[in-house]
Amino acid sequence: MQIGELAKQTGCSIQTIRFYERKGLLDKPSRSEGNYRLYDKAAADRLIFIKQCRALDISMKEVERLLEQKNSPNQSCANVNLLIEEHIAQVDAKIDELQQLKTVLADMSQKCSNENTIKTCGILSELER
Amino acid sequence: MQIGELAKQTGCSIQTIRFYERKGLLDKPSRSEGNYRLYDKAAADRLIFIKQCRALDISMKEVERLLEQKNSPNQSCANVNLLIEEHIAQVDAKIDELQQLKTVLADMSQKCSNENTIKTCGILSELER
DNA sequence: TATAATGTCTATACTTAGTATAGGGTCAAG
DNA sequence: CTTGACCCTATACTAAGTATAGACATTATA
Repeated sequence: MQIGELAKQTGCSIQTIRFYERKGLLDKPSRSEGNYRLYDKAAADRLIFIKQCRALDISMKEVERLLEQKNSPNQSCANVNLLIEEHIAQVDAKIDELQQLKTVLADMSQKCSNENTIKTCGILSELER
Repeated sequence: MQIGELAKQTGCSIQTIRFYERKGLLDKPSRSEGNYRLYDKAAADRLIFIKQCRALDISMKEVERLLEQKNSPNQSCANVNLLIEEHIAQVDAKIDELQQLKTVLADMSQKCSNENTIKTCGILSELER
């Protein structure tokens, strides 16, 4: 199939597919006489795998590591589990960070009613500390 | 004061200061005979304001809008309040998104014990859907 | 006075994960 | 033979900095 069809099947944009190829996440596909990329089902499966990972916010570098692992089907998958655990920890940390941020922002928001001017704005004066 | 001193006083790196100048957040400072940037207290205050905003993850574009507002001290600060409200909403949305992500990741993590192989890994098979 | 050590300058490249264009080639239908 | 749909490469852009190279300025020391 051509790249447009692959894009349709996977929900990735054509540019993204070419981008993943440049970055080495997708193998260079065979080409037609007219130099069009030609993909098979294996390529589609691989791309879907990548897309799932990205939807979970797993970085391209980590996706690459996962894809490498898949080449050794009889090895232990402990590293895969570890990668996911670490990723969960990262997400947790980010949530904590944002919740703290939210607290500060909410407190600040309290410091000013709409009736003030720029000069007397409670929010701006907080930001000048 | 020179850029190094300003960096020390504000906790911003020298590169970041020059970067903000290029981006128009900081005014172009006067220069010494030897072409060194020379800053006054107003510049330091402005930079601290920027730093506070950035610490709250307010984008540079939004910081620019806030800085512009500060030029009209007698205007209403309703727009400032609005900007902060919208920012809080963004942070909220991001937290929600990450929490959903975490749920999916945690569920997935359950699907595999360390004793499996790549071939039989419950996590990888989830990612292939 | 010479030189070494800092401090600073500009310009450029790099990061992430794509997205968006320009300017061209390929292929099928009418 | 031209139109339209599809595809190609190469390049630039996004955000918010960080990190260099290579040069110039200033200050301290020998």
